[in-house]
Amino acid sequence: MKMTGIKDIAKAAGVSISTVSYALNGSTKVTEKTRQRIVQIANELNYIPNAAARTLKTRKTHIIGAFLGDYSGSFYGELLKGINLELSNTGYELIVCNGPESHRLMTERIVDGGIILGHRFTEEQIMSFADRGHPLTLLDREIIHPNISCVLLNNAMGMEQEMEAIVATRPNHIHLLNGPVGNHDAIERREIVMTRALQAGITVMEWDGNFTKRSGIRATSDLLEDLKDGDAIVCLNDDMALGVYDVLQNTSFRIGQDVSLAGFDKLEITNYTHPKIASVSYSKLEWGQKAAHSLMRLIDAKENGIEKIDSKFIVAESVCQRK
Amino acid sequence: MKMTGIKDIAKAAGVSISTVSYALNGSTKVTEKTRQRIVQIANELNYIPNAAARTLKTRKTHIIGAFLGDYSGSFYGELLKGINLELSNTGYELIVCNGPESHRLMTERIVDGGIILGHRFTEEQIMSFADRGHPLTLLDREIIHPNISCVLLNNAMGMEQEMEAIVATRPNHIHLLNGPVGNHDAIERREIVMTRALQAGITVMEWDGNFTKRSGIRATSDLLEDLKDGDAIVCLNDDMALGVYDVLQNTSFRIGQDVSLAGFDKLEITNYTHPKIASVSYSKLEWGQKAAHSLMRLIDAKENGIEKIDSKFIVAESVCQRK
DNA sequence: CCTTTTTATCGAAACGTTTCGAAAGATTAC
DNA sequence: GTAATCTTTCGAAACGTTTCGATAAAAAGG
Repeated sequence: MKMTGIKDIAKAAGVSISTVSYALNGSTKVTEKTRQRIVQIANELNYIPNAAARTLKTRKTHIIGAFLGDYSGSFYGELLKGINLELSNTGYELIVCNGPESHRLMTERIVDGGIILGHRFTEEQIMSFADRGHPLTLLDREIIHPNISCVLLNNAMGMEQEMEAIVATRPNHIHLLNGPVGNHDAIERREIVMTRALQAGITVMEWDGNFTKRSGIRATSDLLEDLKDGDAIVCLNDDMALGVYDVLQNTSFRIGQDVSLAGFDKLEITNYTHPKIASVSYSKLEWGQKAAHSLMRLIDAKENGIEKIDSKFIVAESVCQRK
Repeated sequence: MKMTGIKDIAKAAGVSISTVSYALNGSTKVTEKTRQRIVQIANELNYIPNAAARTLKTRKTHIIGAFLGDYSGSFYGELLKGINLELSNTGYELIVCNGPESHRLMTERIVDGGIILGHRFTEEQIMSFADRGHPLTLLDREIIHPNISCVLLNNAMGMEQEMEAIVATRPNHIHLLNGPVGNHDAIERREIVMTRALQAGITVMEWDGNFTKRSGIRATSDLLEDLKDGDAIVCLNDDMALGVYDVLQNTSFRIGQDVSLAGFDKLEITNYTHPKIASVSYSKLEWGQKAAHSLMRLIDAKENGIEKIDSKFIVAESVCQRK
């Protein structure tokens, strides 16, 4: 399967390969007439540039990678849509890298830059990527580095509102389902829960979790012994809240009547539960767009920065009526 | 940012670059002692191979691409997990290509092969990929070509069971929400609905749909005028069934009591609706694994084939009790 | 100890582009 | 009409690997 290359075009057009290259890349060095002729011939010969050869010379692939935790839920769909939206007409193409060896795509420079969300890479790995000159946009942690930009969630914004709503119901206790240790978002969200509960004089019982539904289920079966009517369960994300929901379905506790439940992320599925689960929403589309834009700026202009995405509490029946 | 290359290693080790190449690739041509020495030096110098250069010579990237329709729902998570599972330790890495220019990743040979699901590529495009020598595994259509394998869903299996359950309730009419025209799965599923309804002497009213929730909503607002107690609504996938569900929530029709509702795909979210939506389930994990395995066989051994994945009806309360 | 075979290493070409500096050709200036 | 300038085209080197065929060194055979 012999592919037609720049050389074949040169031969067919009776010019040198350098002229072909200039013509195909729209350089002004070549006269318009010959340019058109060459482009024409290239089309006729079904020419497709060899990405590897080009990359070898230019050191650019015009591909950027999204390195996400996993694919759970509808979460990523919007985010990726936002990235693609922002990327259209930039000449850059997005690929999603979630394989076990995805760091290879980074180190071997198959991507020109990366958008990273989730704790799949350690801080050391990220630093070493950046040190090697890879432009990175981080979505859930803050690292200061000339090759790193951050587009973070304003967790405080929505979480303050959520806690206000919870506190207003005067729960006896708050059960807090934590996120993965070290997770930036989890830390920020937890901070709000703790201070607001303290202010209101409500005791908080904390339970381990790691943002998965499974961990929500596990935590719930543990906390069930301590659960009383009039308590509130605050989950630092919705996946865990769904775990709580599932377990409580098989108990006598009625969510929104006996106990309050609130999450974070406002996954679509929380609108299908009975009652709907109160949660904190934010625009994943905007997040993706800002992330892509920020990475482009890093790649093209070497300008880094830190941005924040607004979040907002969405009230729903899973939180009891205020007394 | 000067990267260390094979050349630097050669200099440091006092050998030729060819020896370094052989050593690093574990060739037997080089003696074990020098091999170890070279590997050691490579590590010390933080050597990372240049993928572009290697690809240019070998014409292999060891990357395969998943070209999926979009990212809607939890649908793809399992599928991709299955692919990655099968791919582990093969030296191949998966990337997900959903950008608007993703065909470029194929034509420019950034991927060694592709797994294709959804109607983003036309049959002509797929044929032209295959003709150009790209190994492909198709997940929702059947094309005979030496470079194409198919891993299809056995739609008939689950759909027969679903129709059996629907027919048993003796509905007055069946409202059928169709899939995108030309879609292989939609055609197969519809075929079963029509023949089984005919056998049972039940009239079928067909409504346009394209597998999206939005189209389910649209179809429902249309069919609402014709909907009567005792009817059944059969959707060729779950996304559309969710649209039906949403609309019917705001009407007096009670799903599972006044009208039956059934879907296809058994998305996780159908377990959170009230009532739960009856649907046809199949193992997305297995699908992904078989797809990857089939593509590997195509790449390594140039053996193509056609496989099928079993499907199974999952009964739920959205289907009325049989009279 | 010399010849033959095997093994270990090397040099150079090739993969398909981009791009620099030189050469040739066309245009302008005087 | 010649010199100077500007435009268009070309040749060759480079990017970082792999791999073929040749060479040198070591081992085996007599």
